[in-house]
Amino acid sequence: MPESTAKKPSRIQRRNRRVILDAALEVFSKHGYRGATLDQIAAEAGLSKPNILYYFNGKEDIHVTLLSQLMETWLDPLVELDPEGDPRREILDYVERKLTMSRELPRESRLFANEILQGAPRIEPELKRHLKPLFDEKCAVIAGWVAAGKLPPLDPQHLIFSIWATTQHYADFEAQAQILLGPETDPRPRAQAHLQAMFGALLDLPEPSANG
Amino acid sequence: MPESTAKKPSRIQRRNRRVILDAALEVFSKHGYRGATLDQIAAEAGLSKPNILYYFNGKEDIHVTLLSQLMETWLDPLVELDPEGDPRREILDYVERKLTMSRELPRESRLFANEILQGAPRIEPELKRHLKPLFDEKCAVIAGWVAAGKLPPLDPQHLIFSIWATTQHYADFEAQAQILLGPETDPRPRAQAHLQAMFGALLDLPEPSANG
DNA sequence: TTGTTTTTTTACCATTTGGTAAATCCACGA
DNA sequence: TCGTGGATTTACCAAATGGTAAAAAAACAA
Repeated sequence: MPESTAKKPSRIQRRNRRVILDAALEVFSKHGYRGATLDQIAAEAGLSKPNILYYFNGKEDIHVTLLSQLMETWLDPLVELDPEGDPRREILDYVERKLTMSRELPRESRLFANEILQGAPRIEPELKRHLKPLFDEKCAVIAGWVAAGKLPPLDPQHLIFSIWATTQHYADFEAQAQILLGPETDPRPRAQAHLQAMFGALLDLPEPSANG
Repeated sequence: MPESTAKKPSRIQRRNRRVILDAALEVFSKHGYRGATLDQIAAEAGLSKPNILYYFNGKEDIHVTLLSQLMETWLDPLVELDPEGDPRREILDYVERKLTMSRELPRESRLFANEILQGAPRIEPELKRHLKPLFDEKCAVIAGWVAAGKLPPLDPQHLIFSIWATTQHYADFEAQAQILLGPETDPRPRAQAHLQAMFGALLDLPEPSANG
């Protein structure tokens, strides 16, 4: 058993674990945790079910491993938000990074959305350990910008929620957008313009008025 | 069988169908379609499983019935958007109605979110039949307001997406918000202030400048 | 009350699903 | 080339799950 005793994983082990996790991402993001079956994952991975259970301790192990490994990637755009940068530029760039991520990693977005929707039963510890501190840190940065008068008064926590909601929406609710806009084209270019305008308007400092 | 032949439903039938649908809403919204079981729904409803299948043709029948019946309620806030009203007021009121709905009907929000996340396999016809025409109609209304100079240039479709995303976020991602903000208090009062500020800024007509 | 229809329960069933045991296969170093 | 341990397959299993048949019970009309 390659999992329990922590030895050096062989080349085959690394390859197969990667193949399995990729297949699992495909299946879990499409059907949710309980809707996904080991047989589907096995078929997607091109391996037999017992062979999959040779590399992971069970369905839940695969799911948790997947979520944990993706957490870093998922949080990366927020990590990059630079306290030293120009506030307006930093936040608008963050919006753009998140939108790009919803285009390039839609499966990951849906995987997280599924998990949160069910009450985050399996990822909650991970969220408390990684997301929460980062969230608090960056909220403090934004609050600092507001206090310094570099941004108009706004609510950092709900600003970030709004950014998450509006950008991930295009991955998580893609089926709806396709019904409403047609399946032909990616709505994100226009979404990008809209979101830049919207958050741009929110972040605009009012022109210093002449009368004080 | 009360379903196939369309006669007058008895009092018992109306009551039990209502009880079952309420139980199903609870279970489906918590676990998703495939994660929910008839046994759970039966237990929640206080009925036996065969008894439930006496009132509905199967699991899918319950799910589809539920989604169809909720569609009207769900679209109601958008229906109320009045082409004759003040544009800015109408849209900001719409935001408020949607946020209120995410507080009062979070199960419904999660039910829809679950369904859309899975690709809307069972509700797609309903969406094309009811949501799409309403969406197009109200987009045209907003586009008209823009054309008439009553609103700054903006993208009606993506404006509506942003409203949906930001308001439903507080129901669909409640688990995450609780981890980040603490489970004590409802974040929606502050969300309301934030969203009014954000959409308000977007909808603001620039002051007619003196030199133009 | 009695006969009839509606509602509910009891006892099942077939399939799916997560998981296991053990045999077999295979890569690879000595 | 041969042995050994890691990798894979075959053949299962027990539990869960959606669903059904038919008997029993309740409701109701006459």
